[in-house]
Amino acid sequence: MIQSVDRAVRVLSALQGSRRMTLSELAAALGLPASTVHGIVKTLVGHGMVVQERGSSRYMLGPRVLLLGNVYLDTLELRSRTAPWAGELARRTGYAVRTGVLLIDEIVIIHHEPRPDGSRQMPEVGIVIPAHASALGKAITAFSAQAQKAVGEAAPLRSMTGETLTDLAALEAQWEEVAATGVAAEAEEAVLGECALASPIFDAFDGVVGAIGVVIPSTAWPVEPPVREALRETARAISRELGAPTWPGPRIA
Amino acid sequence: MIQSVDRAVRVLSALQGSRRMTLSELAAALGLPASTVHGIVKTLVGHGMVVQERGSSRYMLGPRVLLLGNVYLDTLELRSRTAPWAGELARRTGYAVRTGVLLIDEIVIIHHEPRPDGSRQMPEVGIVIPAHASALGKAITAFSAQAQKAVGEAAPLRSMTGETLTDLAALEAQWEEVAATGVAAEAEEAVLGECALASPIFDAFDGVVGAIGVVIPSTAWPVEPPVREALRETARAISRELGAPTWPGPRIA
DNA sequence: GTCACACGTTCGACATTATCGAATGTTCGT
DNA sequence: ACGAACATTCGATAATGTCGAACGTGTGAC
Repeated sequence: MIQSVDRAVRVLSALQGSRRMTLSELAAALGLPASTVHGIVKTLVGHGMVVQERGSSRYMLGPRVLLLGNVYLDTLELRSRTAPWAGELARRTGYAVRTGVLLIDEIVIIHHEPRPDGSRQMPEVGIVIPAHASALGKAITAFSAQAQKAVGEAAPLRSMTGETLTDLAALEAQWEEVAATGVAAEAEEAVLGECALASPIFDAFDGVVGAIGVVIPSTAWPVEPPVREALRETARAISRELGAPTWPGPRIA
Repeated sequence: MIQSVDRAVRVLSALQGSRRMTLSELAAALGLPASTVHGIVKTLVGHGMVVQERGSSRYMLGPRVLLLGNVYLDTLELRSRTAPWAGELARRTGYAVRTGVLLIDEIVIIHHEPRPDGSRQMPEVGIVIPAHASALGKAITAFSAQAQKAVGEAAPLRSMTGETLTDLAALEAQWEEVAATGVAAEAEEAVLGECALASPIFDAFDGVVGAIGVVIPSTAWPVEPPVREALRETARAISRELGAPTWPGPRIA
């Protein structure tokens, strides 16, 4: 692992957390001398990955990261294959549908199909949720030892609401259940008033690549079996389209 | 400028162009030994900035760049301030409205307000257009010497359609005109069938920070004066909200 | 209005660190 | 089963990034 590149990514991560930072704040956050950080930041600025805010001499992320993010979405076969199915699922169930992938120990939303009731909803593509506090996260983690390790190492599990599972053993028990049924659940563990159901998606190379799920208001929870069935069917159909021989697929390293 | 960080960004840029690349392709693209590139790529992979495609051993951008892009949009005051005005402008004119910022010598779209006719339209946030072939680009470049330099250095100007201006002198003449009127135009110079009008946005620190514009079908071109007036008014109003003392603002370094 | 502080920035010597070529392992196609 | 192309690992070299100190600049206090 190359030191300076690693540090550069750390700079971006710091800016991702605390939107706008001075050079000294960045240096303190990384535990490095200001001059060292300056060299890195200056390089990133040169490429538009970071910009210094006009006037205030604070640094923030630059337009180039937006561009990269957009290209990522375009490149992702999972997303293009999933989109039509997500629309169909939203129509059939009446709930919003999300598709996500794993990033270390968090879930990144790569597609969001709004509730079909026509109300104005925030676009949620690009947001992250801890893997241990979301149905999408549980669905993926249950089938990936690597993800389980990452979640375990991130302990103690951060509590988001009073309902968040913070006990690793309890979480591991849920993984077992998810691995058996192919459906993961979450009730107000990430956001109050919001529950969710999710199922893993597999590809031709025999492993989870993501998960798809529905977002359900607490008032409609627990949900009727047909929704659960529709979700399973959708995840299975997408996996088949991606070339997965079985569903659910095997648990991988 | 730190060499290895610079190279890391170049790797990301290469992947941005040719979506999926093998290590050798990357090495060839950067003109470096494979082992050198490997170290960089491995570091990026460790942070989820890059992922190796399952099976094929090709590399592509990772979920982390999406996350960063999303945070960038959230951080941007220009975007949040502009959004309501963009909606208003779209309603008044009946055309789609775009807001963009400059990235070296290209325009990155940071907000897209669809045509109010209710038709399904592609979300265009995150796409890029060469600054010399777009109204947004001309609007910004006319007021920034740095941008003009970048465009000049990128010459020869890439032709997108038969109408694209590829002569730098002709472009410079347009900049003069835009600087005087505060409105830039473009007729099928980027995409056939599409014309555009755009005006620069200034902030409290006396310089362009972005531009807002309307997208107009060729069939409605040239457009009636009221649209032009509405656009100027909108750009002026946003600039005032951002603290700009005058509109148009001064041309900056 | 002046002072003083804090911050970003530049510079140069040092040694840590990235780099590169060769060797190894792995995967693919024949 | 073989060969070739590719990704990956390893280790010696010196080029490179790193760090502390000095400089410049802008900001807030008195």
